[in-house]
Amino acid sequence: MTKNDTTANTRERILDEAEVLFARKGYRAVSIREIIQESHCNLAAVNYHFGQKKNLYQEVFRSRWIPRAKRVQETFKKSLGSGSPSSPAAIVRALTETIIQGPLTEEERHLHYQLMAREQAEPSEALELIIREVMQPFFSEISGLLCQVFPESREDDALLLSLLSMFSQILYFSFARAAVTRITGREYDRAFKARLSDHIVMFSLHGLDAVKEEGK
Amino acid sequence: MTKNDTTANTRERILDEAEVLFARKGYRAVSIREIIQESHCNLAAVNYHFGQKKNLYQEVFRSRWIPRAKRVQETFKKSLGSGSPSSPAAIVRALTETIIQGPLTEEERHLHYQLMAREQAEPSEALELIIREVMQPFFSEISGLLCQVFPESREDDALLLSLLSMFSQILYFSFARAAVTRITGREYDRAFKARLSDHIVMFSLHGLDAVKEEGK
DNA sequence: GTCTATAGCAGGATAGAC
DNA sequence: GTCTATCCTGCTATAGAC
Repeated sequence: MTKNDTTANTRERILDEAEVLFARKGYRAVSIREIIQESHCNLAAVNYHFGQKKNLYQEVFRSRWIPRAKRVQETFKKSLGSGSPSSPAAIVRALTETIIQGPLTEEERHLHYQLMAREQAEPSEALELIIREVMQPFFSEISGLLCQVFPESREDDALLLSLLSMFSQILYFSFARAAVTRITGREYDRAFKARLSDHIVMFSLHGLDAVKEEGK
Repeated sequence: MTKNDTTANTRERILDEAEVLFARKGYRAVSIREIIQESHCNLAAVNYHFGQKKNLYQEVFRSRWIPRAKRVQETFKKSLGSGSPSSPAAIVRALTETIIQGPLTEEERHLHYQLMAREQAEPSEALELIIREVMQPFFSEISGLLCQVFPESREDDALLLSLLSMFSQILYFSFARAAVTRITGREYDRAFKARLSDHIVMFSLHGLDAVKEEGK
């Protein structure tokens, strides 16, 4: 990342660096001065392109975060294939692996879910955007896939909560790295990330069985 | 909460209001001026009692957060009883219900986990304290309990990850209320909280089976 | 479209009276 | 221990030259 190419125009450099900083430190903790220092431009350039700080933040979601999320979703769809209804195991594995390994680089993924976790913990106008454009379409798509296999599921309620449970794990293992590392004693190297992915898949797959049984 | 008693001394009022505000908006977003307004005292009083803002924040954890967490843990131990080894179901249910309903009021709990989620997403010196004083003792205690029932569990690795998975759900459903509400269409009323509690117990209990099977 | 310069304000922290 | 008054830094945002 940090493509400080003098070739890329100022506006794009600002967006790139702003996203990194907002993810790392949160909206309030990042000053415009910090952003311009990283993107090697002038203070006034930010206001010229984005008017005010808040708009820059929202533009990060519009032009960087959302397209990236859609790329992940596309990868998920492709990895399932368009054939016959997939098994829950296949769906859960594809979902987890797409998100945890998927098309994103390690830095992109970390940045992506840090931003998302921040928005959910302390919503701004961006959360509405995220939910409308990304979460709701994705969740209802996966619900649809699982309903083909779990027609028993009492209400969509149970399925939705299970999806949120899966999602919470993925989010947590991404944004709470410091705590996870201290607790488990393991660094986020390749081996541990693979271990995590397997764990989330197994845990969630069994968790989903609860939905099946509940649909009595 | 917000015990603005003029009886309580200034120091305590400052801590109470600071905790609420830090939980709601995060460290950087809260100004000392905001805190003194809520705790009805003077700007200089904060510096008199805590020296600087950072110390106030840490003191919130030392004198408010940690004791509360320990109260929750005590409740958990008592609810299990000191008899023979409990079943995983009993442990998981006791854990979830203690945390989600437990000895805390609704406001306390929300505040508690908001603060915790913030610390994990963006660690300060307080995270070390939290982990050392609260998370590690608690996790190893529960691991101990579960090991009596799951002696098969390959390595403690799997058990620890499962505990983190449970924990991530509890944390998520607490700090991401806005998103959960928008996605599920349900408010956090009594009924939904009971539903959530049941869901987390069921999902996690089945998830734990993964550990059993893995210990092949 | 990018720069320099600066207005204008909010925040953390301190001095010193009571 | 709590107050008023004040300092000073660092921030957002704008004006205006190039």
